[in-house]
Amino acid sequence: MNILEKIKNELDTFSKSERKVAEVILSSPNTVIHSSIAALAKQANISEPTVNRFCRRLDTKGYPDFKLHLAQSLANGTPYVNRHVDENDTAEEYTSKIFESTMANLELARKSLDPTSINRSVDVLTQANKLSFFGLGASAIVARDAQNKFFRFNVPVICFDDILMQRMSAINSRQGDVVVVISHTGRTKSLVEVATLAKENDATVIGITTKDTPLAKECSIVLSVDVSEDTDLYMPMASRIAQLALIDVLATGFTLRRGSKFRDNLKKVKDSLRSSRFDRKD
Amino acid sequence: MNILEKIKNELDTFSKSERKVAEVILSSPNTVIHSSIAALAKQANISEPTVNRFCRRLDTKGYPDFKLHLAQSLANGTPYVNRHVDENDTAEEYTSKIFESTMANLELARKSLDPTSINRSVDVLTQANKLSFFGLGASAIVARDAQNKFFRFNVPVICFDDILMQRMSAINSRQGDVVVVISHTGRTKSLVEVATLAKENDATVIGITTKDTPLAKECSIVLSVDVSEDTDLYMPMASRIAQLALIDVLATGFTLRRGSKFRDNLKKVKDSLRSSRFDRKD
DNA sequence: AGAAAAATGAAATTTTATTTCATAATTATG
DNA sequence: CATAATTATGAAATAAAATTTCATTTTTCT
Repeated sequence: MNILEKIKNELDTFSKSERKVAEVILSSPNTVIHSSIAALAKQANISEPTVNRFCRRLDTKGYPDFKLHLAQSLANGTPYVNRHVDENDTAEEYTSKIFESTMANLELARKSLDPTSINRSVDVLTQANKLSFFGLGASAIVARDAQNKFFRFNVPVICFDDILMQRMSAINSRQGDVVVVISHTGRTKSLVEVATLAKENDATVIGITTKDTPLAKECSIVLSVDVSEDTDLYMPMASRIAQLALIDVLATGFTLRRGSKFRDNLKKVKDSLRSSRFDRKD
Repeated sequence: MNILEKIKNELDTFSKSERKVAEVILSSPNTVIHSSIAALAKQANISEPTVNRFCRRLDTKGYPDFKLHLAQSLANGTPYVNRHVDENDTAEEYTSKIFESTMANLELARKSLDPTSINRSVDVLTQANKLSFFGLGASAIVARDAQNKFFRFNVPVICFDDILMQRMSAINSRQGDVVVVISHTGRTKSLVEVATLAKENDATVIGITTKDTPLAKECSIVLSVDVSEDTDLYMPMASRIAQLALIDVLATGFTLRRGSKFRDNLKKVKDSLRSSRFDRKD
């Protein structure tokens, strides 16, 4: 996490002297990265060891390491993650905040993904007789997007965002079928049931969800996508975008596994759309 | 200027020993920022003063200052956009590449958005009698997502991904209606026609598309979302994610415009979903 | 109020970076 | 192609910066 943010967040857990250092740093971080520990200590009217302890408290190895982190925070321009949208933000401000928090959450999501599980998922997907993608609400669109992608691969793929159709489909699944269940919370009852049904009918169940949730427990493979929840303003935002990026990863893994001839095919699918479009002049 | 770039540029003006240092730095900059001058000197098989001179040559005050610059270069992220997925990539590699290029493209998209147009769009959206979102293919899911969001605001909102329904809907639109047409290419014939029909029937047409396209020309307001095309592997990837982030921006703008009471309402909508979910233990 | 715990800073120590200066390598010149 | 001039380099010395130790002060908890 961005160290400037971290300082802001932990401001009230600091001791009196530590807060003095924090204030100096926050008020002019750009000066600090060019100061020695002695200069900073003097500026904050505290001793050098206190500055050093302050740095360690923030999980850095010491003052020079702390400066490195600080420099990186500053380089990123405006610090990312928990920049919350504010009542009085201009269009430019909230646009930036939303994009930045989306990017930060993608970074989080990437870190939370386990390459081994992705690899296994790609294995299973490439070998499937039939693919099903199920989601509800915001995750329904992720399922649809997956359908749109995998359909191009010329494999049997279905997608439902209707509880009953999902159940029927799950009950009719069999060995060799792959069911991908998408739910950020992992707690949507009907989806958990669908996962259970599919599993009982010998389908391989891949869950795109948060780890350690009821849904995760029902899945053969869990692809956990962590995002920082509190950036969502009462509606799914970063979560569905991270899920879509994961769909891209799975689709890419799929095409890589299938080899280069297969990719020529994809080009054909894309080219087939050409007649529906206006030509480019350039 | 980015110091890593600078090192690359000036590589041939360096002396033999300096080049050794440069190579070590370029090959693993992330290790270097955590190394002492002694460690780096040893790694490059040259003496400490040489490292120091190398730093000064690059207009830094000395080794620690150089590390600061280096840290900042690294923080800006290697300009990832063009990191293409390769045939032999491991799951971890292509996952990182896809996430990184998605992030880079979000950054591009953000820069291409015009705050004024966003503001006008939010204006228009908050005052609309009826909202319609139209898209096809990958953009259809963006339209659905928008519907899912705006529906929570308790405004009349429709969404079609069927050409005929879109046309009928456009023909029936009237003054005070807002039609949002989504197409990355901006060249999908039927969508351009829908935009034209809607405009002819006095609806306000907002286009989420690339600027200077046939679709853009038909719109009252263009929200241009630029992404680097060549990251898409024969299927829409970054483009739809950037569009979704834009939907988040519009939805956020909408809620801000409507004030705080309105946001309590959103919470209610979210809470209404609770009974469909398994409880959290924590 | 008074003991225990935590926070703080002065001084000593250690680590790290820089300067100085002698030597080696390279380049230019007759 | 020798040799002077220039430039590059590293060993050792010095300087600077950071960290540790430990005694003192402040805070917190009975």
